[in-house]
Amino acid sequence: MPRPNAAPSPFRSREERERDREEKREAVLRAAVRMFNARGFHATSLDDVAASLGISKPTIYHYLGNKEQVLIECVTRGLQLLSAAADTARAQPGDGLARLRSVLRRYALVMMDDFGRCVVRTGDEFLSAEGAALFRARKRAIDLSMRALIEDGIADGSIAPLDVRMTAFTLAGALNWPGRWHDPDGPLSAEQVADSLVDILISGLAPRA
Amino acid sequence: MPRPNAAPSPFRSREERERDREEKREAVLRAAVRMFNARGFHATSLDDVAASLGISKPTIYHYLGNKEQVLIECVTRGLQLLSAAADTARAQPGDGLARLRSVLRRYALVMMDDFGRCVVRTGDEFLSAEGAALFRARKRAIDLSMRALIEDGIADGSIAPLDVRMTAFTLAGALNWPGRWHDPDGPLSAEQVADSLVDILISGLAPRA
DNA sequence: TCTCTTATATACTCACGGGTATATTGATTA
DNA sequence: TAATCAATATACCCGTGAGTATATAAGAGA
Repeated sequence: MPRPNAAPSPFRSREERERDREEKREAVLRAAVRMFNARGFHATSLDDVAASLGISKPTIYHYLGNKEQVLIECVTRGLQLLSAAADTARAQPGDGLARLRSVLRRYALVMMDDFGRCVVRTGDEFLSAEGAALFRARKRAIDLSMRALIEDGIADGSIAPLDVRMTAFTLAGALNWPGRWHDPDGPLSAEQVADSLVDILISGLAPRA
Repeated sequence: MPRPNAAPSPFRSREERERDREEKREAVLRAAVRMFNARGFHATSLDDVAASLGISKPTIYHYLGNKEQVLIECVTRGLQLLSAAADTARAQPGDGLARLRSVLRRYALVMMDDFGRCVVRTGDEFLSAEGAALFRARKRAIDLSMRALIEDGIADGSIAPLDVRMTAFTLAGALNWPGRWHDPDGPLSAEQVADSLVDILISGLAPRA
């Protein structure tokens, strides 16, 4: 029986229990991704992750299938954030360059988030064949989305007529890199880094006349 | 007794034996770095490396101390190549931008070589505390060298007055990235990639008037 | 020729960590 | 109230792979 305006109570309804479960699952992923990022996937045991949450390993297996699935969920979340960054800016106003700028900024910000970081730090080597294939496919989709944006810009003249594929690689490299070195507790805020990175990529090193 | 003009003989002199030994050590490193790059450090056992050379694991231990030392030697070789790239171009003619361009090009090429690749693919997580410290110190030296070059260019007006630190990070990211994706057997030659990358970084995405 | 060193192999030890079998407790439902 | 299910723990199994003890064969030097 649903309890529309129920007072807070120690007795949980079905939906509440499902929400609890989801919350715990989420907590496991957050703890895991943090440790994966800090120590590396192979150097992190599920016992470690469990201990950091004050629980035991079988509890993790109660919420997630196995260690690889934990990683895949983390990476997938990161990739979803990246896709979202690429797609939302697609329908925005402005010329191609303006739209690309906005996408790059968001992309860079995601890369300095726990789940985003995880994407760069996870090589295909860590995944099983199927996992790696999925991973590659999703990354490819993001790459294509980026290329389309660059092509738009070239078409409307707001971006120089560059090699699209190489441009996408260049951008990806520069924007992924903060995932490796940026320290959220350091002096540079993620926003500063993102803005600075994007400006440099768009203007280039050579002085403009 | 030295044999100055010795004919080829199955009996090896002391120096020849030392050279042999060095050659074998080198072969182990080459085989190891290839497998590390292909499958990842943790996923590669020394038994695998040994098997790929038709030898057995204790033979590797005869030439190198332990698995981490194998990795450190590989990374060190990569870092030496990168340092060399940065330093040789230092004394070249031309303005700051021209010298930087030449350094970036070499740097990118190293990153598409076995040992260079290994540098990007090896996170600090793989190394012991001491190993990681050494690793970071050497990377820092390269970064500083890069920054100095950028400062030279800004001083002589050949490079726009950018934030030096962020510029160095941007360049590093874009130039390291090929170490992750470039396939030496693919359609794009390392030279093409390097040239293209450097051009894009120097001119930027926005059209020049 | 006898010994010492170098290069190599076989066969082992041992810790770590992924994954599981099973017990327990408390709440849910019939 | 009995039966069931969800959530969690303890205690285990077992494969993998780093690293080693030990044997052997061949060449170098005395």
